[in-house]
Amino acid sequence: MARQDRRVREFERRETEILDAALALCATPDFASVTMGQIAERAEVGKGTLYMHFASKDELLFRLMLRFYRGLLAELRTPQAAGSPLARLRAVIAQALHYHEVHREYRYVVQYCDRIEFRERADPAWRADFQSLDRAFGDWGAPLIEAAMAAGVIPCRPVAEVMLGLHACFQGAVMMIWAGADWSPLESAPQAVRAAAIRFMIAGLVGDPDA
Amino acid sequence: MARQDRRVREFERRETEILDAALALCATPDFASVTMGQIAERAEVGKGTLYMHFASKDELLFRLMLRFYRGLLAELRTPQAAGSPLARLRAVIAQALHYHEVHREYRYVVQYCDRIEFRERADPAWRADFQSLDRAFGDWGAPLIEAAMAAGVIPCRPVAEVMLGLHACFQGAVMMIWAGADWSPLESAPQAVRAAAIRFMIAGLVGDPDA
DNA sequence: TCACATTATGACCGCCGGTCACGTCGATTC
DNA sequence: GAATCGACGTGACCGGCGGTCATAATGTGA
Repeated sequence: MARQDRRVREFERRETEILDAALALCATPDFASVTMGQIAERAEVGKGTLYMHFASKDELLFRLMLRFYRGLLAELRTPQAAGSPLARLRAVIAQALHYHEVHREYRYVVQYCDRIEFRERADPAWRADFQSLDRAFGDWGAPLIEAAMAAGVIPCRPVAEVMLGLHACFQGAVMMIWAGADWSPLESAPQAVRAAAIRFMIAGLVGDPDA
Repeated sequence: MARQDRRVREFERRETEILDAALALCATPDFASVTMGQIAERAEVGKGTLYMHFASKDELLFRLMLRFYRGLLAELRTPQAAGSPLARLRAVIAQALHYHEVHREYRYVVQYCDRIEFRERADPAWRADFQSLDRAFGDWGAPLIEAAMAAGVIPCRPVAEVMLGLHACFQGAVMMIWAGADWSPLESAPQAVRAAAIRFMIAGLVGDPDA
């Protein structure tokens, strides 16, 4: 039924509107004090309606986080210009960091959902989402590392070990970029942080871990 | 007055008891649902008493975080066995990561207080505390890097850049260690994560960032 | 036109962080 | 040692939050 489809579409469109409203509100520093009532008001729906779409406030925020990471994954998966393995790695890291800079409005929400305790008390379905996301990033990045190793540009060692180091460094860099210059250990613009982080990651790739 | 001093000491002792009680409660996964009432009950004081010592729940948690980082700083400042600059760096990094493993019970609180938004809405006095802490770590770590550079073990570049990379990598590694094996991208024990992170950081130090 | 199913709604509930008027008790003063 | 004082301890209380549910509204199929 076309009529039925329209209802479904409208339902989904409303969901997007709710997410957009929530994101807009959660982009401010007093993110912690954003209430479901405010989100409902901004999305121009009743508060109860929120709970038709999301079982809880946490689920709403979780969905926002998913939207962010899926967007990143989609962007990373668009075909890249070929080049040397190292150049490709550098480009990819830069692109991913840039994505975080551009979509800065997600920072509070994403950091909120990345908290250990959030993951630990998340229900099984979400944890599966988390894991499949992690896996997707892993499956996508590992070949790049392997290619660089095969080409002899970086020393041979377990890929998992390299990925872990890169991942840690990346996460830390994102925290700094999002934190803003006002408290960061170095008072640096995001671009400077990005550049330094990339250089450190490249060094970490090509350097000798047994030095 | 000795009598006066005793009152002061008892007041401080009570404060420690409150912090201990809060830490014990906040070490569980449902950290988010720990209430001031529960903390008061566990510390065997009235709820109002908490507010004699701490202006808000956030301040209480903030003080816990300070206790954690001051402990780390104190441990790092104890004299180290001398050695090659690189060996010293490696030892120091290992020690700091180890501290995070050992004091795992602080993980929820520390991560909570390290959130961007927490810092942004923190009152000026706390921000000063944050910054002096950052500065202390910086002032303490920079000479180690400079020594390694002077010795020619690692390529010359701005110290700030190296510190930033190390810091990012360190933060990320801590997140992984604290997150536990159940969701971590690699299902690794903390020791494995620590080892991999250290190797990556050493590689990042000695590697050529312009490769 | 009418029964029915689905979605939308906001008054309402339990609970939490934070407040405040009051009680307690040791110190100080004479 | 009685009176006074003031700093500290306390828990009943408040406003506001996340979440629920009985009811209204809306569109669907016969």
